[in-house]
Amino acid sequence: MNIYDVSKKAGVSIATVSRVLNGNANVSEKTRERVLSAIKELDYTPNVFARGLGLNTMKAVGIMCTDSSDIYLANAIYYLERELRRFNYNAILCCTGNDAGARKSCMQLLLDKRVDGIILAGSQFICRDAGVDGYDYIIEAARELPIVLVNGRLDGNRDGCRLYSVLCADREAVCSAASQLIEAGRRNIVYLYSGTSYSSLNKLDGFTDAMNQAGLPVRPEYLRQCTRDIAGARGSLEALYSSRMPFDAVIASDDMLAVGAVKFAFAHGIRVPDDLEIIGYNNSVLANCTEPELTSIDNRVELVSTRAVRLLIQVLGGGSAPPLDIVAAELIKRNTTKF
Amino acid sequence: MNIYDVSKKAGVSIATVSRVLNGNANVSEKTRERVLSAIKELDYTPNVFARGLGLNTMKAVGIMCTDSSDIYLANAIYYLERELRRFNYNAILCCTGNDAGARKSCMQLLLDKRVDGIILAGSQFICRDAGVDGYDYIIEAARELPIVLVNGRLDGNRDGCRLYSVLCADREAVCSAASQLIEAGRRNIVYLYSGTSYSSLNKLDGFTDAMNQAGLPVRPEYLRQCTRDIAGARGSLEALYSSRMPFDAVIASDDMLAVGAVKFAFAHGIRVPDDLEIIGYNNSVLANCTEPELTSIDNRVELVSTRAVRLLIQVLGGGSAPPLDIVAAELIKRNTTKF
DNA sequence: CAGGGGGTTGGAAGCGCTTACATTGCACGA
DNA sequence: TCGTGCAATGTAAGCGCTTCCAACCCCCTG
Repeated sequence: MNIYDVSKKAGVSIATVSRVLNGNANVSEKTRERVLSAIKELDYTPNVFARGLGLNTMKAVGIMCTDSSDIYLANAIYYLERELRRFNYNAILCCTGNDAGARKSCMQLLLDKRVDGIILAGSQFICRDAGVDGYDYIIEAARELPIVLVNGRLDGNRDGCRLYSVLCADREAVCSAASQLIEAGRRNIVYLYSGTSYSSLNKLDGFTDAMNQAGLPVRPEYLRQCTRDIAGARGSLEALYSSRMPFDAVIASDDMLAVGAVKFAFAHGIRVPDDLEIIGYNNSVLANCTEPELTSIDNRVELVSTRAVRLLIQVLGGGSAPPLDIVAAELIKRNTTKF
Repeated sequence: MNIYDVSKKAGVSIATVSRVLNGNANVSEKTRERVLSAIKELDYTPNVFARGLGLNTMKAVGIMCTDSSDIYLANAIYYLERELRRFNYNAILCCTGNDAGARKSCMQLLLDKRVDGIILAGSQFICRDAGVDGYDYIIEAARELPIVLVNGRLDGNRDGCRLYSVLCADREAVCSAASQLIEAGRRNIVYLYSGTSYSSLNKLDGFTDAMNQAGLPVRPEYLRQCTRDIAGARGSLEALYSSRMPFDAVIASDDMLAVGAVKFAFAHGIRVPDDLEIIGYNNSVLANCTEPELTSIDNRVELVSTRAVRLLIQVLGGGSAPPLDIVAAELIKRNTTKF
């Protein structure tokens, strides 16, 4: 079943069938209809490989992420794929983990597959520990096809690259949240984070901004890095607690860590939010699991993902797009805060 | 940069280069080395489209699921993709939602893309409400390429189909868990579930088995179906509670629902596990979020996913495989049960 | 030394599509 | 009536690979 069968059935040449297939205008309405009905009748679909050979596009984009089972990334992937399919693109998923080598080989795999574009989902790709040439593989790839960073950003002069970012205003969101805590009288606020990714450090900056604006000192003991799980977060707070440093609020870079904070408080009979206010990040399902439920900053994963895809589609269509698109976050108030 | 460049560099014909590329044995060791070094030197990778045209394979498999942001499915996808890539296959993700039409069109999209096989992840594809011809699109597709159902199963005579199932012994797991509750003296056990998927009903059967084995009646009021979220689960229990039907244990078909049960208990000052024992399912991250932490049945998502991929790879390699592969679940005891 | 056979290699025909270029046919104005 | 021009269509040359088949070389046997 190929284009020749269709051309025979419709009584035209394969060139005409191809024109109809590709929406070429130089086909009379009568012929177009004849071809279309032949296609329908034969239930014909063009061979992607042959088509790819000619057009050098497979109508697929790669989605790279560190770990698709992470709640935030799983959501991002869902929205990315949904939006891509709306535009008739398929999503090829690659989970790289945190290994730099794996990232490069995943990227190469996608390039070899001749995907039309690549979306790097999650800020983990842009990370303080990346090293001098840690992003070369991204830059390099961006010379060949458009790349969109979701919640990540690469600065500097990138001539000849098609490199775009769609991200959430994490810094401003954390600054605003911290400011509200300060205004409510909290003075010993802990910032709890798990990685050195772009957004994690960005949030840290936002926290610092708020403290500076209020004229409060940023004490390093209150900037607590831990492993990205409940136990890690809890353990970090336990350590702080044992050292008798008083704290009356926690801002976490992820709901998962905030859950750890709630558990810490529960274990010590610390009342939340009266004695300890807690703010999570991502506004994920975890925020509804704890008692009391988490106040959390919503980083608009659906909106960001959707915009990322739209931007990519626009670029793939030959259009231009702004290299940077920033979406505002939103504080969702629940019961771990009093304001 | 194509096969001609390589052949020129290596001083051989393109046929020989192709033989080396495809591991054909009829190449002398010396020639093979010369070609391989030319390939390395030129950093050549074959064009997937041209290759696909010839071989009719793209080294990619489709993963269909209803919703990749679901915690269980997100995990399954992670493990599936990881294992696929180990075998040099890419994963093309398609989230269909619960719409039957979308499922069919997703399936068609994957077939059109000429994927080598398809994995249907999650039991939602096999569902009581599917209707008479609800699975025809699966059967049909399985005539063209191998399909593996993860946690789903299609019975009946399927000549000419390559249709396989890898699943978890959900029924036995729930039966065993319920039996333990009964043995511990619980008599009014609620089974809380959210859908009519294959595994959900399977679990329900397991619950019934346990009650029957113990000679206890299965009262329909205690089989509670709700929406797949915390509020739905909680609401369902609230309704039961208001109707003054006593219950002293809850088995949920998903941790999410179990969280709702914990919240219900908290709201009414019911002590968990003393007055109410709760068992979740999937042993997801949610099990660690509540206070007390959830006892949960682990359905071995990593093992099941890995086996599903191995099975598919085996079939794709021309081998045969058992149509059904069942993995035992494991009860993970935490603090919402006393035994 | 001729003939045969097996291990290597090259030539060339596809695979199914796109598209530049050639061709056709028709309407229109001169 | 005959160009002229444009819209519609066909022809054929790729795209980069796989693979059948033929050709070759070398060594062994008779």
